[in-house]
Amino acid sequence: MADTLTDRSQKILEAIIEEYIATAQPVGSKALTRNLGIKLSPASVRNVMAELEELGYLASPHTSAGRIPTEKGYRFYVDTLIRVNDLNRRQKDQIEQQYGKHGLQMADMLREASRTLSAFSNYTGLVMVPRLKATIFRHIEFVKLSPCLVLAVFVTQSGLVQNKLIEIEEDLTPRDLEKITNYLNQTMAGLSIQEVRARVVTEMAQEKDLYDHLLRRALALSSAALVDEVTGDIIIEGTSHFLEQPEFADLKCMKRIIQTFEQKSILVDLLDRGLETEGVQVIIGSETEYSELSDCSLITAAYSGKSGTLGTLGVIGPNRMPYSTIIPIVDYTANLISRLLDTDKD
Amino acid sequence: MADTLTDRSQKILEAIIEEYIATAQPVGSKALTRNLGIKLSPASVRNVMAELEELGYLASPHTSAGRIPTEKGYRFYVDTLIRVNDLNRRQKDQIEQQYGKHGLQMADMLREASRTLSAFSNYTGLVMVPRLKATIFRHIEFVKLSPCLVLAVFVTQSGLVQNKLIEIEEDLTPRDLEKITNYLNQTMAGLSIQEVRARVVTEMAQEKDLYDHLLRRALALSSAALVDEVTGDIIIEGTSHFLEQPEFADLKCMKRIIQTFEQKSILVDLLDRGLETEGVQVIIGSETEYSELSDCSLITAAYSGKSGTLGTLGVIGPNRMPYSTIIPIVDYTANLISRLLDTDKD
DNA sequence: TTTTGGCACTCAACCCAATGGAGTGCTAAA
DNA sequence: TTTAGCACTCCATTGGGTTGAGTGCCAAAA
Repeated sequence: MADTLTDRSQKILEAIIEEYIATAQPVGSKALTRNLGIKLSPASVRNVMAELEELGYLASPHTSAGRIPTEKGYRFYVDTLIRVNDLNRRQKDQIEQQYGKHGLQMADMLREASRTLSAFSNYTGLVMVPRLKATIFRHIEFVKLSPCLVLAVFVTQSGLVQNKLIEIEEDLTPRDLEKITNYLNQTMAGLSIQEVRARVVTEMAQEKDLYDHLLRRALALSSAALVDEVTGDIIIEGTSHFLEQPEFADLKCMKRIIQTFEQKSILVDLLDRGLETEGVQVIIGSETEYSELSDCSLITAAYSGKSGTLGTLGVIGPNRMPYSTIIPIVDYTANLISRLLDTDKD
Repeated sequence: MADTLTDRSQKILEAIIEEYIATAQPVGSKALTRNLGIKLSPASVRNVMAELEELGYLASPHTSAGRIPTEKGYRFYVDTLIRVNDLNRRQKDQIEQQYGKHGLQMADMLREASRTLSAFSNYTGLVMVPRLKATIFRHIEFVKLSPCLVLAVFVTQSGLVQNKLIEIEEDLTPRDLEKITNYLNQTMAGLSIQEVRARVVTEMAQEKDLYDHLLRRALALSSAALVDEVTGDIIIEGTSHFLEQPEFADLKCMKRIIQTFEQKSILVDLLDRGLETEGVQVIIGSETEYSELSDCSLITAAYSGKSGTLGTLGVIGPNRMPYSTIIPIVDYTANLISRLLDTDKD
């Protein structure tokens, strides 16, 4: 089907999509021949447009308006037509600068990444915070808050700090805690959290009637400290850019989208999808499979530390997004973050 | 000036404000006599309204519309007319329930507070994260990430965990770090951060040519770990409620407000103002002294742990807010948080 | 066979005038 | 002092007319 498009049809489709992305107005045949590099008459263009509409790449809001791209149109554009320019040196430097001033801490870095994505794309930036299980154990520390309450502070290889309150039944002396801490730090260092968790489970099973009380407690504590987060967290920046989009002028629809953002879980799911994919991924409209976001598109890419993929980041906006300029921004940011996480601290 | 208002004028002003809060429509004399408990004729009401407008409590968008309250009107309403009903048992229970399911961790609790404020008020919830200097030192821990990079993890009395990356010049052995940790935890426990900081400074000055290397390093490390955050952090939830307000239907103005939220610094300043005030504080429109928020009002209250005031929380919305129902929600939430912080962990 | 000019047609957007109605201020009567 | 009555104002809504961008189709040109 898509293959049957002639060269000329593709050129016209591309021109229409780019014009529509730039203006947010339905494009007519005349505008195309006037401004863009189409050296055909409006009438010929009209024929092609009618054909493209027939095939589902374009749609017309009403008879006497121009055409706008359908999702299928955008998809074809992104898959085949698009010409992605790499960022030039200056742009790369500008993006990179944003991370210099900040402390080197991971959480700050991810927040900055989201901000930068938003600022450079003029849409909304998304960064998924690494899931615990994707990270590598570096250090754990227990701070006793009360006789039956212990705070576990937990540092991953890449410098992410997580903490968790644990209720315990039996009182542990600071001495006990120290021993437990030492034991865990020595045994578990360098393992991925998944491995640590697995190991704790098997050891606990093996040594059910463990006479070594301390070991048992150590395992119990670490098991409690490392329970998986039910749901990932996500950093959203630049929601206000949505208010600039003419397609969301309707407050009803606007509100639905912003609420979806606040709720986060849907975005978490969408970013999760990019975890296994190499390079930049584009999700267009109903491909999200959420009706709330049927008019939104995402451009995402995975980032990684030395332990492999940690999470994904990206940009969300209306379907009518300048994909060709945003894709390299997302791509570069993901690589930059990966680089920073890799070199910084170890 | 305000004192010259007769009883009757006040009743009418109150009725107008409450009607306007409920409907968002300018209130006319007829509507007042029909629906509300005013047993005067429209003509009499009109006289009073004209008088109230003269005095600056009301304004009319144009000649043939009803009246709407001015900021002065709202201020008088909040200061004198308002009847704040306490929450009933059921409402209190409902609010309290929100905190049960969650872990007991402070950060989660504050986030939940913001969510709850938003959900129960139908406006936007704000919670200021305690400033470091307002908290009490409980425990510090150093994790060595690389030869010249140390992660300081730092727990306050109330269970807030902060962490900070520190670059060091000289390599410290794990043994050194442990000693330093012990020293600091023993000397500083129970002091407020301000005190700790002061103490570190004086000690460092005193013992300039300290032969005890370790102590000097300890002080240097803790000094680096406890530098004040330049700017406080704030948790915002329920921004989408702003999209429901008819007064912000204009996208331009809407965008300005949401951008102000994203930037956070202005909100931090506004919440800061409530730190020294007892009870609930209301800031109306231009009282914020920020033109971006000249159509917004805040209802805030301070919350505290056992070490005294920790921060503030509240609700932000349009000037036309149902103050009488939101004030008790903010009040109760602040008290609840204070109670939870006080009892939970020590 | 493909392209193009011409032409009739469609339809949203815009403008404009007329209408209706809610609300006001004022005055005179109760 | 309160109220009924009345003239007046002005926004919001409605509906008709016009405009203009764009379309589809057909016949002529290339």
